[in-house]
Amino acid sequence: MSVAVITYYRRMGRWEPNTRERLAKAALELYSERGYEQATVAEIAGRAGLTERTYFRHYADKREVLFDGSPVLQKLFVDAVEGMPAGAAPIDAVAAGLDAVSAMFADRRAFARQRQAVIVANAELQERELIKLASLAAAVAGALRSRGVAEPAASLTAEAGIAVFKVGFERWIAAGEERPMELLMRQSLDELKAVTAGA
Amino acid sequence: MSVAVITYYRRMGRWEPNTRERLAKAALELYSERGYEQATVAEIAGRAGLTERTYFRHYADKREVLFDGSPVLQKLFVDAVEGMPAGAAPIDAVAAGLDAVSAMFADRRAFARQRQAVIVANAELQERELIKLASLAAAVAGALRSRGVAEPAASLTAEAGIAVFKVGFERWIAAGEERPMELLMRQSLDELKAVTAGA
DNA sequence: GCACTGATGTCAGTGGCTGTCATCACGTAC
DNA sequence: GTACGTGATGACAGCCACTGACATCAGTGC
Repeated sequence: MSVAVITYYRRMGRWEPNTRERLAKAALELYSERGYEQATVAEIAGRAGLTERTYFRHYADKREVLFDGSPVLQKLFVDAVEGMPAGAAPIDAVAAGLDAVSAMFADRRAFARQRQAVIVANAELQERELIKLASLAAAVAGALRSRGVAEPAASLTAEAGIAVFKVGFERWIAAGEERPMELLMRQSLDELKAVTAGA
Repeated sequence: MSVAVITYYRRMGRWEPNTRERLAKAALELYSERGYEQATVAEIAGRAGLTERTYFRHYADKREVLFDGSPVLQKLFVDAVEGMPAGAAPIDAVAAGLDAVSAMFADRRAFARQRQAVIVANAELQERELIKLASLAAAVAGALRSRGVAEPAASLTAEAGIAVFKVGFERWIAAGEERPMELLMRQSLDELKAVTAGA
């Protein structure tokens, strides 16, 4: 079974193509089937037709294979923030970022649910997810500063945006939920505005 | 040197007392002197007059030794939230939590700076810090729900409070900063309210 | 042909972390 | 005061994540 997978690919060069993607697929499968801790890197590599050493040439550690999409997500968010007209309020620039990432996730809810189920089941993976979100917050804060927003307003607006993303994402992948991410993000942002509207 | 340390303690029972504290002190020293990655658990244990195996009986892993105060911080925050009068707004209950933890940190700025310098220098330690803050946010959200706050308002208010804490804490330990944490937390919270006050 | 490139394999080694059993000062019962 | 139970620790073997160093070899450019 583990070797059969590679027969689905047609050899085009010296090695099977799409090495990273094969590793990512094998890892998500194994983590889903047996749990993150019970899977070894050697097994993941074997299922992808590779060796453990080659796995570590493509991913920094056992967790990173689940976070390949993180840079793409970050670029989407930051570009949207930077693309807003100069006069727009910081919170509206962040809202544009949330819209942009919502569009990307639109047709990937099933994948997101499977991946999130793996992450929620393991503390190490949650840690990695949190530092990716922190990196995203830092990048968004940087984008806001480049728009002329001062500190600490830039960091606070960015952190608030990530908080909305976390809560909105959680609602989006909840069992039975079918409404689009964009709607849930907007609702969450409005809710945040409501609870922080102090007397 | 590593053995001399234990001579500072007077033997009161079969073993040297304050085992956990000795380990925490040795770890912070070694992490500060040589960096987190360059220190081994065996060295930490040796400096505390113990063996590696005993270290792992007191702390779950190499990182956890820096986060012993986390449960105390969480309890302080949650108790303050739950102690607010029933009619108080959620955001004001969170503000009370921020005040409570600020009081705890008041006379520990030097220690906090040393510890934070170690954490900022290493990604693994940042991950651990982030999951402690996520745990804190979850606990605060639970406290708010027990006050009758519905979801997603409870989670959003809690996340907003943690965002304020992160930004306020960073400002509090900045080089040259001498103003009290309580003031910086209040300023940060006011700033968050300002940036989220959408049209 | 031939040297060069670059992705992969192989192997040895470090260190975080765990399970298991032995040790032994202390308290308690009798 | 002797015997027994308790609990923190030490000693040891072992797994696995991760790394450095070197070998391999199909493709590429000349």
